[in-house]
Amino acid sequence: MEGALTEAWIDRFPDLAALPADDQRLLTASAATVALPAGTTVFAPGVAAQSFLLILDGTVRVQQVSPNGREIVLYRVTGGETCIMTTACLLSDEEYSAEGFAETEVEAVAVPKAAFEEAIARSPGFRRLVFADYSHRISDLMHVVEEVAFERLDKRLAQRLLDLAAADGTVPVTHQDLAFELGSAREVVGRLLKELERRGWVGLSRGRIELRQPERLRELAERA
Amino acid sequence: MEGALTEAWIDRFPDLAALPADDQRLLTASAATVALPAGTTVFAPGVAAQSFLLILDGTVRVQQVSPNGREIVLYRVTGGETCIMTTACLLSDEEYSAEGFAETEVEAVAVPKAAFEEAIARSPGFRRLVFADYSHRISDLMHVVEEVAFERLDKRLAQRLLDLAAADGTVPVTHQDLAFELGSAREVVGRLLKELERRGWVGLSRGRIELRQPERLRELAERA
DNA sequence: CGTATGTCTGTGACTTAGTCACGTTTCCGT
DNA sequence: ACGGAAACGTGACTAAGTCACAGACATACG
Repeated sequence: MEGALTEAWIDRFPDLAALPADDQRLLTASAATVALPAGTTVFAPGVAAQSFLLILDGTVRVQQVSPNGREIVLYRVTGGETCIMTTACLLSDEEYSAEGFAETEVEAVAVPKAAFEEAIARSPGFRRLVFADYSHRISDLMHVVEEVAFERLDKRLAQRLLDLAAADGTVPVTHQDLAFELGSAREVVGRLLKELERRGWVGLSRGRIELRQPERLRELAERA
Repeated sequence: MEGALTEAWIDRFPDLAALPADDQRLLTASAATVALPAGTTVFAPGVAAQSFLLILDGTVRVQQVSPNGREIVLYRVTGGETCIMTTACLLSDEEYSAEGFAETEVEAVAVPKAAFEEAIARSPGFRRLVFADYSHRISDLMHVVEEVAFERLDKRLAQRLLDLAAADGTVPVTHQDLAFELGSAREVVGRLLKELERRGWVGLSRGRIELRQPERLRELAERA
């Protein structure tokens, strides 16, 4: 039974599935799959991580919380990716001010520190995976800096609405949620949304935004 | 002579100096020290890095440049640190929009990709060094996000003036330089500086700012 | 059914920051 | 000494954030 379970999760990581059987066993032997209910705090400032996390399913939202009650979403970790925040805590004793939050139910594999270290040492493929994720996150963070520092809020808002939209063109969020996404203030987001509604691009109702003219929003999001 | 040179640079990295002699030789055998004159572009978008860089002396400024001509300084790499941007380019083929700029003359050690990979595989100490630097940079970037998104500009300006001040309490920068540091606009920085001058906290002259009451600036920089 | 309670949204007045289009000063080389 | 470039100043305007509220809606509960 164990072999089957092993394959089940490791196959979701192409880089890992391609490893020699020995290296795979190294990881699977000591790994445990865990299920976190939606709403769980995956990591938070001051709480040191115990093991390396590979996300199988669901999404973890990583956000920066400011002392004065404002927030901004830095990036999201989804299936097939690793959570570098916990990795970083594990490898160096860096203190982070970010917090990780399970947006949906999250299935993940937890690899204890020792096995993680050995896998890093022995498996070039595993190293590639970890380093690639680090690099990807750095890229995400630089993108956030660029947006916050240089882009107009209406443009960013339009982009976020498109990103968060469900298949039916509806976005189930409050103005406050959007303000947190963008690191802005509720009132400001409310005013911008109202302007979009005036133009007929979106429809507004309590806790829910309907995208009426996504093409227009896309134009706004993509214009220089 | 080679042994002497080897020790000369490797001793500046406590983590490396503590490695077994074998691991040290692995790095030193293929490494070359390079000297970059002040003003050199160390890396830039679109130019793939060739080797892993350990900075011995001098400082590299890493900045994000926006299409519309604005800039923001992300962090600085100084002696004893590694340049993770080049590392990241080397390890995954991530494309970055940041650029690295030698602020002073920079002395660095360049380790070719193959030797770097082997050192990562064989030396736990070397891994720690690399991962610690990655983590440190992520921490820096998150700090930038926090500041840009949530902090007042006057506070950030005061902090930057203190950071950039020479021993004699003088800061040899233009208003535009400061605007680039902070990701803001020259006129805005100019106005804030003038207000600080009005209060007698700084003295302004062309291309040079004198800190007259650093304690006041510190208060401003540190107040909630 | 009505009312209480908390969440969500709207608004106006104000401050801070960024933009644009200039004008002025200062420095430096020839 | 003078011409040009770089640095700095300014006013008028737009965008964004803050503060202190006031309504509006949803649900739970008697």
